[in-house]
Amino acid sequence: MAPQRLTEYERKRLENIKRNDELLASLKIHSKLADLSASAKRQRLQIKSYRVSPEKKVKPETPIVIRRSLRTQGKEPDSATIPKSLVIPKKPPHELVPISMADANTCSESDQVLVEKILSVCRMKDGDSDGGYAKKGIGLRVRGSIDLESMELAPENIARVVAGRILSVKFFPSADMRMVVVGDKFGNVGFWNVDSENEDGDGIHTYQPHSAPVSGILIHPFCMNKIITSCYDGLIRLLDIEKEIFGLAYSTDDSIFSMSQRPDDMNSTYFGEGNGVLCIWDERSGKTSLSWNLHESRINTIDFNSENTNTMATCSSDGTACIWDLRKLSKRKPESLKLVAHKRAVHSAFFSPSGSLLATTSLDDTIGLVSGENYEDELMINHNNRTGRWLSTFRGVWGWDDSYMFVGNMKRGVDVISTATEEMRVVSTLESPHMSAIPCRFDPHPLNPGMLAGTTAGGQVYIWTSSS
DNA sequence: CTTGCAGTTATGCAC
DNA sequence: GTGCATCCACTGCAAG
Repeated sequence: MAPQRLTEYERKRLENIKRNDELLASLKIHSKLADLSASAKRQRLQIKSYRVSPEKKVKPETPIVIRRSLRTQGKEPDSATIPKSLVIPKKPPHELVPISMADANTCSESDQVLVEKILSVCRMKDGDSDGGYAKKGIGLRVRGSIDLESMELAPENIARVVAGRILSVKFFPSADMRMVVVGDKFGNVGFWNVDSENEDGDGIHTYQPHSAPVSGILIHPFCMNKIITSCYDGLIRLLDIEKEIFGLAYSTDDSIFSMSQRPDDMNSTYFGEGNGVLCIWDERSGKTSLSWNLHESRINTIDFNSENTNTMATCSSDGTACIWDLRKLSKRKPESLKLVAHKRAVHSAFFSPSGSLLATTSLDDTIGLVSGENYEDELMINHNNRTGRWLSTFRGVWGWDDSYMFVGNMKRGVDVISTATEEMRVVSTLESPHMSAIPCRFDPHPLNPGMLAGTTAGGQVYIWTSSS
C-alpha cells in the first residue's frame, strides 16, 4: 500500500491502529484484545456506488471479522485484567440497533422505488391469493424439466450489483417480477430488479446493513416484504420493507455461517453458528428456542427435504455432511440418520427437488450423490473445487427436477451434472463470452424453470434464462 | 487444544 | 491486450 495514495482518513486510521497496537503490545495483552480491537476497527464505510463516481471511489477495506467468543476460545471472560480505559465495547452501538434503509443506503437510487416495487408485488400476491403458486399447482417450488440447450445468457441479464465477492444470492419468489438479492463480503446487500428498463434508474439498489460477509438471505414466499440476512458479524437482521428498517433479530459473538428456513414453518429460522452449533430462531417470540452441537467445525449449509420437512441436511468444514431427523434429535448426543464422509471440508449438501437425493460439494475435489430408500447409496465424481482465496467456494445446486445439478467451474463456465441412469457425470457446460468471471454461488428461480442466477467474486450477477 | 504458517488462487483496473 | 495490486479467506498441517 503506497503511503502517498492514502487519503487523510486512511492515514489517520492507520496511525491509530499502529498506536493502539504498540500500546497493547507494551501491556502484553494484545492477544486478548485482538478480537475486540478488530471489532472496534469495524466501521461502516461510505462505499459510494462504484458506478456513480469511479474516480472518487473509497477503498473498500472494511476489515473482515470472524467473531469468536472467549468461551469458544477457551478463555475466561476476565475483563478484570484489562485496564478499564482500554476496554472497547464489543459491539459498536450502531450494530445493536435497527438501521433504517435510508441510513444503510449506499447507492444513489431512492429507497422509495425499491420499496414501492416490492410492495406492489406483495399486493398482487394478495389479490391473486398466492402469487402463482396455485397456478403452478405445486408448493413452494415449481418442478419441471428444462432443455439445457435453450439456456442462454443475454447481455442485458448481467449486472454488477455489489462491490465485493458475493457469498449469497436469492431470487424473489415471485413470478411477477425478476428480482435478485445478493450479499457480499463487505456486508453489502444488493437488490437488482432485472426488468427495470421502463422504470427509474438501473434497477440496482445497495445497502450495507452488515459489517462482514453476508452468509445467508431468506425471503418469505408468502410475505416478500420480510427479508432475513445472516452475517459473519454474528447478526441476523430482518428487513421490514413496509417499515423500511433492517431490524436486529439475533446477535451473537460467534460468526453465523449458514441459514435456512423450513419450507413448512416460515417462523423458524435455522442457522449455523460458530464451530458447529445449529440454532433455531423463532420469529414470533423473537428468541432462539433450541440449539444443538452437530459438527466439529463451521456449518456451511443447512437444507430441508421438501417432502419430509423433519429431515434436514447439514455440511461442515469438519469434512462431513449429515442427514438428521429433527424429531429424534437429542440435545446431548445428536445422532445422524446418515453421515457422508469427505476427505476435506464440505461446502454444500442440498436435497434434490423430490427429496430423494442429496448432493454434496467438497474441497476434496469431489461431488457426492447420496441416494436410496434410507440414503444408503453413495456416489462420488471428481470435480475441481479448488477455488483458492479470491473466490467463494463452489456449491452444487439442483435445477428444477432430480435430473440435473449446476456447479461452477474454474474455466468460467457452469458445469451441468446429470444424475440420470445412475451415471453421474458432467454432461454439458454453460458457457458465454459475456461471462467474464467465474460464477461460484447460484440460485435457481423457484417459479421459473430454466432461470438460474450465478454470482462472482467481483460482485456480478448473471441470469441465465431458458426460452422453452 | 491452541497457535502459526504455507499453499492455494482470480479479478478489476490502470496503462 | 497486459501487468499489477489485491492482502484481514480458508484449510490443513506441524509444532508447542
